[in-house]
Amino acid sequence: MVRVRFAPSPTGPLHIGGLRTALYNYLFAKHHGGTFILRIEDTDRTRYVEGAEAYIIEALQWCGIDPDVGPHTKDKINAGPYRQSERKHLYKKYAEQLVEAGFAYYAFDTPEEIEALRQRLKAQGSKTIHYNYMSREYMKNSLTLPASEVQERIARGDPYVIRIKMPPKETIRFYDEIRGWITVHTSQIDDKILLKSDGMPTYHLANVVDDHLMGITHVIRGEEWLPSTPLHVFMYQAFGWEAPRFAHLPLILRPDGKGKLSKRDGDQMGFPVFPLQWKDPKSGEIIKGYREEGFLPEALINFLVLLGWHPSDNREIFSLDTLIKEFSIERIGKAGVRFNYSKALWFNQYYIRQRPNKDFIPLLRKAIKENQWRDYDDNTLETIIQLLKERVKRTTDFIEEGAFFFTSPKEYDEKTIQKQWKQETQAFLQFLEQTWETLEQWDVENIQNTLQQGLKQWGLKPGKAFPLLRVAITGKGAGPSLPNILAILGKEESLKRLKQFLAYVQSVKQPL
RNA sequence: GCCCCGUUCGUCUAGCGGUCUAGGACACCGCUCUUUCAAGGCGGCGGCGCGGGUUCAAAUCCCGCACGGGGUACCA
Repeated sequence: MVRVRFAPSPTGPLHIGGLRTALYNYLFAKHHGGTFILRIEDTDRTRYVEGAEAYIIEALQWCGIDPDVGPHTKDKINAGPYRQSERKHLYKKYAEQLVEAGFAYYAFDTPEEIEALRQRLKAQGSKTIHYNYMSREYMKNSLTLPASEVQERIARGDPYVIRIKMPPKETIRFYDEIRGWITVHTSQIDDKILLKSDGMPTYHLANVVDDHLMGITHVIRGEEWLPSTPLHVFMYQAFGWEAPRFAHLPLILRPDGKGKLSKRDGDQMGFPVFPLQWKDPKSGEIIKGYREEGFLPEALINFLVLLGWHPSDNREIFSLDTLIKEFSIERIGKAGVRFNYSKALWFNQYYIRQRPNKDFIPLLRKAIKENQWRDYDDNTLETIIQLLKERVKRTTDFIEEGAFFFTSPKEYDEKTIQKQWKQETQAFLQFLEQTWETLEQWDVENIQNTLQQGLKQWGLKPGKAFPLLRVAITGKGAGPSLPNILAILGKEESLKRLKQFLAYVQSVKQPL
Protein backbone atom coordinates (compact mmCIF):
# COMPACT_ATOMS: atom_id res chain seq x y z
CA MET A 1 0.00 0.00 0.00
CA VAL A 2 1.50 3.28 -1.12
CA ARG A 3 1.67 6.05 1.44
CA VAL A 4 3.36 9.37 0.70
CA ARG A 5 3.62 12.69 2.43
CA PHE A 6 4.04 16.32 1.55
CA ALA A 7 5.99 17.94 4.34
CA PRO A 8 6.26 21.71 4.06
CA SER A 9 7.40 23.95 6.87
CA PRO A 10 5.06 26.80 7.74
CA THR A 11 7.54 29.58 7.19
CA GLY A 12 5.40 31.51 4.73
CA PRO A 13 3.23 30.90 1.69
CA LEU A 14 3.69 27.70 -0.25
CA HIS A 15 5.62 28.43 -3.37
CA ILE A 16 5.24 26.99 -6.80
CA GLY A 17 8.05 24.46 -6.42
CA GLY A 18 6.51 23.13 -3.23
CA LEU A 19 3.17 22.98 -4.96
CA ARG A 20 4.64 20.81 -7.69
CA THR A 21 6.17 18.49 -5.10
CA ALA A 22 2.74 18.21 -3.48
CA LEU A 23 1.18 17.56 -6.89
CA TYR A 24 3.60 14.76 -7.74
CA ASN A 25 3.03 13.17 -4.35
CA TYR A 26 -0.70 13.44 -4.83
CA LEU A 27 -0.60 11.95 -8.32
CA PHE A 28 1.66 9.13 -7.25
CA ALA A 29 -0.58 8.28 -4.29
CA LYS A 30 -3.78 8.39 -6.33
CA HIS A 31 -2.28 6.44 -9.18
CA HIS A 32 -1.52 3.62 -6.79
CA GLY A 33 -4.69 3.97 -4.77
CA GLY A 34 -2.58 5.06 -1.82
CA THR A 35 -2.73 7.71 0.86
CA PHE A 36 -1.49 11.28 0.60
CA ILE A 37 -0.52 12.82 3.92
CA LEU A 38 0.14 16.44 4.79
CA ARG A 39 2.70 16.80 7.55
CA ILE A 40 3.60 20.22 8.88
CA GLU A 41 7.29 20.45 9.71
CA ASP A 42 7.28 23.22 12.27
CA THR A 43 10.36 22.26 14.26
CA ASP A 44 11.98 25.64 13.83
CA ARG A 45 10.07 27.88 16.15
CA THR A 46 12.03 30.94 15.14
CA ARG A 47 10.85 30.69 11.56
CA TYR A 48 7.21 29.93 12.27
CA VAL A 49 4.84 32.23 10.42
CA GLU A 50 1.26 32.75 11.48
CA GLY A 51 -1.23 31.71 8.84
CA ALA A 52 1.21 29.75 6.73
CA GLU A 53 -0.33 26.38 7.53
CA ALA A 54 -3.83 27.55 6.69
CA TYR A 55 -2.46 29.01 3.47
CA ILE A 56 -0.83 25.72 2.50
CA ILE A 57 -4.03 23.79 3.03
CA GLU A 58 -6.13 26.33 1.17
CA ALA A 59 -3.69 26.32 -1.73
CA LEU A 60 -3.75 22.54 -2.04
CA GLN A 61 -7.52 22.53 -1.88
CA TRP A 62 -7.82 25.21 -4.50
CA CYS A 63 -5.68 23.10 -6.80
CA GLY A 64 -7.82 20.06 -6.15
CA ILE A 65 -5.06 18.06 -4.52
CA ASP A 66 -6.33 18.07 -0.97
CA PRO A 67 -4.38 15.61 1.21
CA ASP A 68 -6.26 12.58 2.50
CA VAL A 69 -4.90 13.10 5.98
CA GLY A 70 -3.35 16.06 7.72
CA PRO A 71 -3.76 18.50 10.58
CA HIS A 72 -6.98 19.70 8.93
CA THR A 73 -8.67 16.29 8.69
CA LYS A 74 -9.81 13.47 10.92
CA ASP A 75 -6.95 11.10 11.66
CA LYS A 76 -8.27 8.40 9.36
CA ILE A 77 -5.12 6.31 9.47
CA ASN A 78 -4.27 6.82 13.11
CA ALA A 79 -0.73 7.99 12.46
CA GLY A 80 -0.98 11.55 13.78
CA PRO A 81 -0.55 14.13 15.01
CA TYR A 82 0.53 15.73 11.76
CA ARG A 83 2.34 18.75 13.15
CA GLN A 84 5.82 17.97 14.32
CA SER A 85 5.56 20.46 17.14
CA GLU A 86 2.80 18.25 18.52
CA ARG A 87 5.06 15.22 18.25
CA LYS A 88 7.92 16.82 20.12
CA HIS A 89 7.81 14.27 22.94
CA LEU A 90 8.52 11.44 20.49
CA TYR A 91 11.84 12.50 19.09
CA LYS A 92 14.05 12.66 22.16
CA LYS A 93 13.44 9.00 22.88
CA TYR A 94 14.59 8.01 19.42
CA ALA A 95 17.65 10.24 19.58
CA GLU A 96 18.60 8.65 22.87
CA GLN A 97 18.04 5.22 21.41
CA LEU A 98 20.67 6.07 18.85
CA VAL A 99 23.03 7.27 21.58
CA GLU A 100 22.60 4.03 23.48
CA ALA A 101 23.27 2.03 20.36
CA GLY A 102 26.46 3.99 19.76
CA PHE A 103 25.23 5.79 16.64
CA ALA A 104 24.91 9.21 18.24
CA TYR A 105 26.31 11.23 21.12
CA TYR A 106 25.70 14.20 23.35
CA ALA A 107 27.57 17.39 22.57
CA PHE A 108 27.92 20.26 25.00
CA ASP A 109 29.96 22.71 22.99
CA THR A 110 29.13 26.35 23.55
CA PRO A 111 28.69 28.71 20.61
CA GLU A 112 32.16 30.07 21.43
CA GLU A 113 33.67 26.62 21.22
CA ILE A 114 31.97 26.00 17.92
CA GLU A 115 33.28 29.30 16.66
CA ALA A 116 36.78 28.33 17.80
CA LEU A 117 36.45 25.14 15.77
CA ARG A 118 35.41 27.15 12.77
CA GLN A 119 38.46 29.38 13.11
CA ARG A 120 40.75 26.40 13.50
CA LEU A 121 39.37 24.73 10.40
CA LYS A 122 39.51 27.97 8.51
CA ALA A 123 43.19 28.31 9.37
CA GLN A 124 43.64 24.87 7.88
CA GLY A 125 42.02 26.02 4.67
CA SER A 126 38.55 24.66 5.20
CA LYS A 127 35.84 26.89 3.88
CA THR A 128 33.08 25.66 6.14
CA ILE A 129 32.81 24.16 9.55
CA HIS A 130 32.93 20.41 9.87
CA TYR A 131 31.92 18.79 13.10
CA ASN A 132 32.80 15.30 12.02
CA TYR A 133 34.72 12.12 12.73
CA MET A 134 37.94 14.11 13.02
CA SER A 135 36.98 17.30 14.81
CA ARG A 136 34.65 15.61 17.31
CA GLU A 137 37.76 14.17 18.95
CA TYR A 138 38.67 17.46 20.49
CA MET A 139 35.24 18.89 21.23
CA LYS A 140 33.17 18.68 24.39
CA ASN A 141 30.94 15.68 23.90
CA SER A 142 30.11 12.31 25.35
CA LEU A 143 32.82 10.78 23.21
CA THR A 144 35.58 12.84 24.82
CA LEU A 145 34.21 13.59 28.28
CA PRO A 146 34.18 11.03 31.10
CA ALA A 147 30.82 9.31 31.51
CA SER A 148 30.44 10.78 34.97
CA GLU A 149 30.79 14.32 33.69
CA VAL A 150 28.31 13.68 30.93
CA GLN A 151 25.77 12.45 33.49
CA GLU A 152 26.51 15.40 35.69
CA ARG A 153 26.10 17.96 32.91
CA ILE A 154 22.80 16.46 31.82
CA ALA A 155 21.56 16.22 35.38
CA ARG A 156 22.62 19.80 35.98
CA GLY A 157 20.60 20.92 32.99
CA ASP A 158 23.48 22.05 30.81
CA PRO A 159 22.31 22.69 27.28
CA TYR A 160 23.27 19.94 24.88
CA VAL A 161 22.51 18.63 21.43
CA ILE A 162 22.55 15.08 20.16
CA ARG A 163 24.64 14.50 17.06
CA ILE A 164 24.85 11.56 14.74
CA LYS A 165 28.13 9.68 14.92
CA MET A 166 29.16 9.07 11.36
CA PRO A 167 31.65 6.27 10.88
CA PRO A 168 34.87 7.46 9.23
CA LYS A 169 35.15 5.08 6.35
CA GLU A 170 32.05 3.46 5.06
CA THR A 171 30.19 3.75 1.84
CA ILE A 172 26.51 4.50 1.78
CA ARG A 173 24.65 3.47 -1.30
CA PHE A 174 21.00 4.03 -2.04
CA TYR A 175 18.75 3.84 -5.02
CA ASP A 176 16.96 6.95 -6.17
CA GLU A 177 13.88 6.20 -8.27
CA ILE A 178 14.74 9.06 -10.61
CA ARG A 179 18.54 9.07 -10.60
CA GLY A 180 19.52 5.49 -9.99
CA TRP A 181 22.23 4.36 -7.60
CA ILE A 182 23.95 7.06 -5.60
CA THR A 183 27.06 6.44 -3.59
CA VAL A 184 28.51 8.65 -0.89
CA HIS A 185 31.40 8.11 1.47
CA THR A 186 30.61 8.63 5.16
CA SER A 187 33.72 10.74 5.61
CA GLN A 188 31.91 13.39 3.59
CA ILE A 189 29.02 13.58 6.00
CA ASP A 190 29.31 15.66 9.15
CA ASP A 191 28.00 14.68 12.55
CA LYS A 192 24.73 16.47 11.96
CA ILE A 193 22.65 17.61 14.89
CA LEU A 194 19.63 15.39 15.43
CA LEU A 195 18.16 16.96 18.53
CA LYS A 196 18.54 20.67 19.14
CA SER A 197 19.23 22.17 22.54
CA ASP A 198 15.63 23.35 22.77
CA GLY A 199 14.55 19.73 22.66
CA MET A 200 13.20 19.99 19.12
CA PRO A 201 14.45 17.62 16.46
CA THR A 202 16.15 18.85 13.33
CA TYR A 203 14.67 17.98 9.97
CA HIS A 204 16.96 14.96 9.71
CA LEU A 205 15.70 13.25 12.85
CA ALA A 206 12.09 14.30 12.49
CA ASN A 207 11.67 13.24 8.90
CA VAL A 208 13.20 9.82 9.47
CA VAL A 209 11.26 9.13 12.65
CA ASP A 210 7.98 10.40 11.25
CA ASP A 211 8.31 8.73 7.88
CA HIS A 212 8.90 5.46 9.71
CA LEU A 213 6.14 5.93 12.26
CA MET A 214 3.69 7.06 9.62
CA GLY A 215 4.48 4.15 7.38
CA ILE A 216 5.66 6.26 4.47
CA THR A 217 6.57 4.04 1.53
CA HIS A 218 7.94 6.64 -0.90
CA VAL A 219 9.68 9.89 -0.13
CA ILE A 220 9.17 12.22 -3.07
CA ARG A 221 10.86 15.54 -2.46
CA GLY A 222 13.03 18.20 -4.08
CA GLU A 223 16.57 17.63 -5.22
CA GLU A 224 17.88 19.92 -2.51
CA TRP A 225 17.46 16.92 -0.17
CA LEU A 226 19.62 14.61 -2.20
CA PRO A 227 22.88 15.45 -0.39
CA SER A 228 21.40 14.67 3.02
CA THR A 229 19.74 11.46 1.96
CA PRO A 230 22.84 9.35 2.77
CA LEU A 231 22.54 10.61 6.33
CA HIS A 232 18.90 9.58 6.40
CA VAL A 233 19.73 6.18 4.96
CA PHE A 234 22.40 5.74 7.63
CA MET A 235 19.83 6.61 10.29
CA TYR A 236 17.34 4.05 9.01
CA GLN A 237 20.10 1.47 9.25
CA ALA A 238 21.04 2.60 12.74
CA PHE A 239 17.43 2.32 13.85
CA GLY A 240 17.12 -1.02 12.17
CA TRP A 241 14.21 0.25 10.09
CA GLU A 242 13.43 -0.41 6.51
CA ALA A 243 13.96 2.80 4.56
CA PRO A 244 11.29 4.11 2.22
CA ARG A 245 12.03 4.48 -1.46
CA PHE A 246 13.40 7.85 -2.49
CA ALA A 247 12.69 10.01 -5.50
CA HIS A 248 14.38 13.40 -5.78
CA LEU A 249 12.66 15.82 -8.09
CA PRO A 250 14.55 18.18 -10.38
CA LEU A 251 14.44 21.73 -9.11
CA ILE A 252 12.38 24.49 -10.65
CA LEU A 253 14.81 27.16 -11.70
CA ARG A 254 14.36 30.87 -12.23
CA PRO A 255 13.59 31.84 -15.86
CA ASP A 256 17.17 33.01 -16.27
CA GLY A 257 18.43 29.66 -14.98
CA LYS A 258 20.38 31.33 -12.21
CA GLY A 259 19.38 29.31 -9.20
CA LYS A 260 16.23 27.72 -7.96
CA LEU A 261 13.01 29.65 -7.85
CA SER A 262 12.51 30.61 -4.23
CA LYS A 263 10.01 32.28 -2.00
CA ARG A 264 12.26 35.25 -1.80
CA ASP A 265 11.66 35.87 -5.48
CA GLY A 266 8.16 36.91 -4.45
CA ASP A 267 6.57 38.52 -7.42
CA GLN A 268 9.71 40.44 -8.26
CA MET A 269 10.21 38.39 -11.40
CA GLY A 270 7.17 39.70 -13.22
CA PHE A 271 4.95 36.77 -12.38
CA PRO A 272 3.58 35.22 -9.21
CA VAL A 273 5.48 32.42 -7.52
CA PHE A 274 2.65 31.62 -5.13
CA PRO A 275 -0.66 29.89 -5.86
CA LEU A 276 -2.69 32.25 -3.68
CA GLN A 277 -2.28 35.81 -2.62
CA TRP A 278 -0.34 36.17 0.61
CA LYS A 279 -0.53 38.92 3.13
CA ASP A 280 2.49 39.01 5.35
CA PRO A 281 1.20 39.04 8.94
CA LYS A 282 4.02 41.27 10.13
CA SER A 283 4.66 43.78 7.39
CA GLY A 284 1.19 43.66 5.90
CA GLU A 285 2.81 43.36 2.49
CA ILE A 286 0.66 41.68 -0.12
CA ILE A 287 2.24 39.28 -2.56
CA LYS A 288 0.34 38.19 -5.64
CA GLY A 289 -0.92 34.70 -6.24
CA TYR A 290 -2.06 32.84 -9.33
CA ARG A 291 -5.65 32.67 -8.16
CA GLU A 292 -6.00 36.41 -7.77
CA GLU A 293 -4.11 37.01 -10.99
CA GLY A 294 -6.85 35.26 -12.91
CA PHE A 295 -5.53 31.74 -13.27
CA LEU A 296 -7.65 28.63 -13.26
CA PRO A 297 -6.39 25.86 -11.00
CA GLU A 298 -6.56 23.27 -13.78
CA ALA A 299 -4.27 25.47 -15.88
CA LEU A 300 -1.75 25.90 -13.10
CA ILE A 301 -1.75 22.16 -12.47
CA ASN A 302 -1.36 21.29 -16.14
CA PHE A 303 1.47 23.76 -16.49
CA LEU A 304 3.19 22.63 -13.32
CA VAL A 305 2.97 18.92 -13.94
CA LEU A 306 4.87 19.33 -17.19
CA LEU A 307 7.70 21.06 -15.37
CA GLY A 308 9.67 17.89 -14.89
CA TRP A 309 7.25 15.19 -15.96
CA HIS A 310 6.23 14.26 -19.49
CA PRO A 311 4.27 11.45 -21.11
CA SER A 312 5.83 9.38 -23.86
CA ASP A 313 3.70 10.98 -26.57
CA ASN A 314 3.00 14.53 -27.69
CA ARG A 315 -0.09 15.29 -25.68
CA GLU A 316 0.06 18.34 -23.48
CA ILE A 317 -3.42 18.90 -22.14
CA PHE A 318 -4.11 16.88 -19.03
CA SER A 319 -6.95 16.84 -16.57
CA LEU A 320 -6.21 15.80 -13.02
CA ASP A 321 -7.99 12.50 -13.66
CA THR A 322 -5.88 11.75 -16.70
CA LEU A 323 -2.77 12.65 -14.78
CA ILE A 324 -3.69 10.24 -12.02
CA LYS A 325 -4.02 7.49 -14.61
CA GLU A 326 -0.79 8.28 -16.41
CA PHE A 327 1.59 9.63 -13.83
CA SER A 328 4.69 7.62 -13.13
CA ILE A 329 8.00 8.37 -11.47
CA GLU A 330 9.87 6.77 -14.38
CA ARG A 331 8.87 9.65 -16.61
CA ILE A 332 10.19 12.38 -14.36
CA GLY A 333 13.23 14.16 -15.79
CA LYS A 334 16.55 14.64 -14.07
CA ALA A 335 17.62 18.11 -15.08
CA GLY A 336 16.46 21.31 -13.42
CA VAL A 337 13.66 23.07 -15.28
CA ARG A 338 13.26 26.75 -15.89
CA PHE A 339 10.04 28.46 -15.09
CA ASN A 340 8.31 29.79 -18.19
CA TYR A 341 5.48 32.21 -17.48
CA SER A 342 4.30 32.61 -21.06
CA LYS A 343 3.59 28.91 -21.20
CA ALA A 344 1.57 29.17 -18.01
CA LEU A 345 -0.46 31.93 -19.67
CA TRP A 346 -1.00 29.76 -22.71
CA PHE A 347 -2.43 26.95 -20.60
CA ASN A 348 -4.64 29.41 -18.78
CA GLN A 349 -5.96 30.83 -22.02
CA TYR A 350 -6.72 27.32 -23.19
CA TYR A 351 -8.60 26.35 -20.05
CA ILE A 352 -10.58 29.58 -19.97
CA ARG A 353 -11.89 28.75 -23.44
CA GLN A 354 -12.85 25.28 -22.24
CA ARG A 355 -14.96 26.59 -19.40
CA PRO A 356 -18.69 27.22 -19.90
CA ASN A 357 -19.56 30.91 -20.10
CA LYS A 358 -21.69 30.85 -17.01
CA ASP A 359 -18.67 29.96 -14.88
CA PHE A 360 -17.48 33.52 -15.19
CA ILE A 361 -20.74 35.24 -14.29
CA PRO A 362 -19.89 35.52 -10.58
CA LEU A 363 -16.61 37.17 -11.47
CA LEU A 364 -18.41 39.83 -13.49
CA ARG A 365 -21.12 40.27 -10.88
CA LYS A 366 -18.49 40.92 -8.28
CA ALA A 367 -16.80 43.57 -10.44
CA ILE A 368 -20.15 45.18 -11.24
CA LYS A 369 -20.93 45.45 -7.56
CA GLU A 370 -17.52 46.73 -6.54
CA ASN A 371 -17.38 49.37 -9.26
CA GLN A 372 -21.09 50.17 -9.20
CA TRP A 373 -21.27 49.46 -12.88
CA ARG A 374 -24.28 49.01 -15.08
CA ASP A 375 -25.94 45.67 -14.42
CA TYR A 376 -27.15 43.06 -16.91
CA ASP A 377 -29.14 39.86 -16.66
CA ASP A 378 -27.38 36.51 -16.71
CA ASN A 379 -28.09 35.86 -20.37
CA THR A 380 -26.53 39.11 -21.44
CA LEU A 381 -23.55 38.51 -19.20
CA GLU A 382 -23.07 35.15 -20.88
CA THR A 383 -23.09 36.84 -24.26
CA ILE A 384 -20.53 39.34 -23.06
CA ILE A 385 -18.35 36.53 -21.73
CA GLN A 386 -18.63 34.69 -25.04
CA LEU A 387 -17.47 37.79 -26.91
CA LEU A 388 -14.52 38.33 -24.60
CA LYS A 389 -13.51 34.73 -24.08
CA GLU A 390 -11.42 34.20 -27.18
CA ARG A 391 -9.13 37.07 -26.39
CA VAL A 392 -8.66 36.60 -22.68
CA LYS A 393 -5.55 35.10 -21.11
CA ARG A 394 -6.49 35.51 -17.48
CA THR A 395 -9.93 35.74 -15.94
CA THR A 396 -9.06 39.21 -14.70
CA ASP A 397 -8.91 40.24 -18.36
CA PHE A 398 -12.68 39.83 -18.53
CA ILE A 399 -12.88 42.86 -16.29
CA GLU A 400 -9.98 44.79 -17.74
CA GLU A 401 -10.84 44.22 -21.37
CA GLY A 402 -14.58 44.20 -20.97
CA ALA A 403 -15.06 47.20 -18.70
CA PHE A 404 -16.61 49.18 -21.56
CA PHE A 405 -19.69 46.97 -21.45
CA PHE A 406 -20.44 48.32 -18.02
CA THR A 407 -19.15 51.86 -18.02
CA SER A 408 -18.52 54.40 -20.74
CA PRO A 409 -14.92 54.98 -21.79
CA LYS A 410 -12.87 57.22 -19.57
CA GLU A 411 -10.27 57.81 -22.22
CA TYR A 412 -9.89 57.22 -25.93
CA ASP A 413 -7.11 55.40 -27.75
CA GLU A 414 -5.18 58.35 -29.13
CA LYS A 415 -3.25 56.39 -31.73
CA THR A 416 -6.39 55.26 -33.52
CA ILE A 417 -7.84 58.76 -33.45
CA GLN A 418 -4.65 60.19 -34.96
CA LYS A 419 -4.72 57.65 -37.71
CA GLN A 420 -8.38 57.48 -38.57
CA TRP A 421 -9.89 60.86 -37.82
CA LYS A 422 -10.63 62.18 -41.29
CA GLN A 423 -13.33 64.09 -43.12
CA GLU A 424 -15.05 60.91 -44.27
CA THR A 425 -14.80 59.03 -41.02
CA GLN A 426 -16.18 61.97 -39.14
CA ALA A 427 -19.04 62.09 -41.62
CA PHE A 428 -19.50 58.35 -41.17
CA LEU A 429 -19.95 58.75 -37.45
CA GLN A 430 -22.31 61.66 -37.91
CA PHE A 431 -24.30 59.59 -40.34
CA LEU A 432 -24.61 56.83 -37.75
CA GLU A 433 -25.69 59.31 -35.14
CA GLN A 434 -28.59 60.42 -37.33
CA THR A 435 -29.50 56.98 -38.58
CA TRP A 436 -29.51 55.38 -35.16
CA GLU A 437 -31.84 58.03 -33.77
CA THR A 438 -34.57 56.67 -35.98
CA LEU A 439 -33.68 53.02 -35.92
CA GLU A 440 -36.63 51.09 -34.54
CA GLN A 441 -35.31 47.57 -34.15
CA TRP A 442 -32.02 47.73 -32.25
CA ASP A 443 -30.46 44.36 -32.96
CA VAL A 444 -27.26 43.00 -34.41
CA GLU A 445 -28.63 42.63 -37.90
CA ASN A 446 -30.09 46.11 -38.16
CA ILE A 447 -27.05 47.70 -36.62
CA GLN A 448 -24.93 45.84 -39.11
CA ASN A 449 -27.09 47.27 -41.87
CA THR A 450 -26.64 50.84 -40.70
CA LEU A 451 -22.90 50.35 -40.67
CA GLN A 452 -22.93 49.02 -44.21
CA GLN A 453 -25.08 51.90 -45.38
CA GLY A 454 -22.65 54.36 -43.84
CA LEU A 455 -19.68 52.73 -45.47
CA LYS A 456 -21.37 52.81 -48.84
CA GLN A 457 -22.51 56.37 -48.53
CA TRP A 458 -19.03 57.67 -47.73
CA GLY A 459 -17.09 55.26 -49.88
CA LEU A 460 -15.19 53.81 -46.93
CA LYS A 461 -13.58 50.47 -46.42
CA PRO A 462 -14.45 48.79 -43.12
CA GLY A 463 -10.83 48.95 -42.02
CA LYS A 464 -10.90 52.73 -42.34
CA ALA A 465 -14.11 53.44 -40.53
CA PHE A 466 -14.70 50.77 -37.92
CA PRO A 467 -11.62 51.36 -35.77
CA LEU A 468 -12.73 54.90 -35.10
CA LEU A 469 -16.23 53.79 -34.27
CA ARG A 470 -14.75 51.25 -31.91
CA VAL A 471 -12.80 53.93 -30.11
CA ALA A 472 -15.93 56.03 -29.88
CA ILE A 473 -17.89 53.24 -28.26
CA THR A 474 -15.28 51.38 -26.24
CA GLY A 475 -12.32 53.74 -26.04
CA LYS A 476 -10.07 50.93 -27.23
CA GLY A 477 -8.30 50.18 -30.47
CA ALA A 478 -9.19 46.51 -30.45
CA GLY A 479 -11.90 44.26 -29.16
CA PRO A 480 -14.82 42.00 -30.04
CA SER A 481 -17.24 42.44 -32.91
CA LEU A 482 -18.76 45.93 -32.95
CA PRO A 483 -22.39 45.20 -33.90
CA ASN A 484 -22.53 42.73 -31.04
CA ILE A 485 -21.17 45.27 -28.61
CA LEU A 486 -23.64 47.90 -29.81
CA ALA A 487 -26.54 45.50 -29.53
CA ILE A 488 -25.68 44.75 -25.93
CA LEU A 489 -25.14 48.39 -24.98
CA GLY A 490 -28.51 49.32 -26.42
CA LYS A 491 -29.57 52.21 -28.57
CA GLU A 492 -29.62 54.84 -25.90
CA GLU A 493 -26.21 54.08 -24.50
CA SER A 494 -24.65 53.65 -27.94
CA LEU A 495 -25.93 57.01 -29.08
CA LYS A 496 -24.82 58.64 -25.89
CA ARG A 497 -21.29 57.36 -26.33
CA LEU A 498 -21.18 58.34 -29.97
CA LYS A 499 -22.24 61.89 -29.21
CA GLN A 500 -19.85 62.05 -26.30
CA PHE A 501 -17.00 61.01 -28.54
CA LEU A 502 -17.84 63.46 -31.31
CA ALA A 503 -17.99 66.25 -28.79
CA TYR A 504 -14.67 65.14 -27.31
CA VAL A 505 -12.80 65.04 -30.60
CA GLN A 506 -14.17 68.32 -31.78
CA SER A 507 -13.05 69.90 -28.53
CA VAL A 508 -9.47 68.73 -28.85
CA LYS A 509 -8.89 68.70 -32.60
CA GLN A 510 -8.69 71.42 -35.19
CA PRO A 511 -11.82 71.52 -37.32
CA LEU A 512 -11.29 69.51 -40.48
C1' G B 1 37.16 24.59 -1.56
C1' C B 2 34.85 19.78 -0.88
C1' C B 3 30.67 16.44 -1.93
C1' C B 4 26.29 15.15 -4.83
C1' C B 5 23.32 15.69 -9.21
C1' G B 6 22.64 17.18 -14.09
C1' U B 7 23.60 18.73 -19.72
C1' U B 8 18.64 17.55 -27.02
C1' C B 9 15.93 24.14 -30.51
C1' G B 10 15.55 30.72 -26.44
C1' U B 11 12.16 27.59 -22.91
C1' C B 12 9.46 22.73 -21.59
C1' U B 13 10.46 18.22 -23.84
C1' A B 14 10.17 13.18 -27.31
C1' G B 15 14.30 10.04 -28.13
C1' C B 16 16.08 4.45 -23.98
C1' G B 17 22.40 1.77 -30.71
C1' G B 18 20.30 1.62 -36.81
C1' U B 19 13.20 3.85 -38.23
C1' C B 20 16.88 10.92 -36.63
C1' U B 21 18.05 14.69 -43.29
C1' A B 22 16.35 14.66 -34.38
C1' G B 23 9.58 14.84 -33.44
C1' G B 24 5.97 18.01 -30.47
C1' A B 25 4.61 22.39 -27.49
C1' C B 26 5.45 27.61 -25.77
C1' A B 27 7.80 31.97 -27.55
C1' C B 28 9.28 34.47 -32.04
C1' C B 29 8.59 35.53 -37.52
C1' G B 30 5.64 35.15 -42.02
C1' C B 31 1.00 33.89 -44.66
C1' U B 32 -4.25 33.06 -44.19
C1' C B 33 -9.04 34.20 -42.03
C1' U B 34 -11.09 38.86 -40.25
C1' U B 35 -14.08 45.62 -39.58
C1' U B 36 -9.72 45.68 -35.45
C1' C B 37 -7.11 42.73 -31.83
C1' A B 38 -7.07 37.90 -30.49
C1' A B 39 -8.28 32.80 -31.42
C1' G B 40 -7.97 29.19 -35.47
C1' G B 41 -5.42 27.15 -39.99
C1' C B 42 -0.77 26.85 -42.84
C1' G B 43 4.41 27.64 -43.00
C1' G B 44 9.29 29.33 -41.16
C1' C B 45 13.41 30.13 -37.73
C1' G B 46 15.97 27.18 -34.26
C1' G B 47 19.04 22.05 -30.84
C1' C B 48 22.05 16.66 -29.60
C1' G B 49 28.12 21.33 -24.65
C1' C B 50 33.44 19.67 -26.02
C1' G B 51 37.10 15.77 -26.58
C1' G B 52 38.29 10.79 -26.51
C1' G B 53 36.82 5.80 -26.77
C1' U B 54 33.33 1.09 -27.59
C1' U B 55 30.64 -0.49 -32.13
C1' C B 56 29.63 -2.19 -38.85
C1' A B 57 26.60 1.86 -36.69
C1' A B 58 25.97 6.73 -30.99
C1' A B 59 21.72 12.13 -29.43
C1' U B 60 21.47 7.19 -27.37
C1' C B 61 26.88 3.08 -24.02
C1' C B 62 31.89 4.26 -21.32
C1' C B 63 35.78 7.84 -19.75
C1' G B 64 37.64 12.72 -19.27
C1' C B 65 36.78 18.02 -19.62
C1' A B 66 33.72 22.20 -19.64
C1' C B 67 29.42 24.38 -18.05
C1' G B 68 25.03 24.56 -14.90
C1' G B 69 22.38 23.43 -10.42
C1' G B 70 22.11 21.67 -5.39
C1' G B 71 24.36 20.77 -0.61
C1' U B 72 27.94 21.99 2.89
C1' A B 73 23.28 25.75 9.80
C1' C B 74 21.03 23.99 16.87
C1' C B 75 16.71 26.13 8.32
C1' A B 76 13.67 23.09 6.22
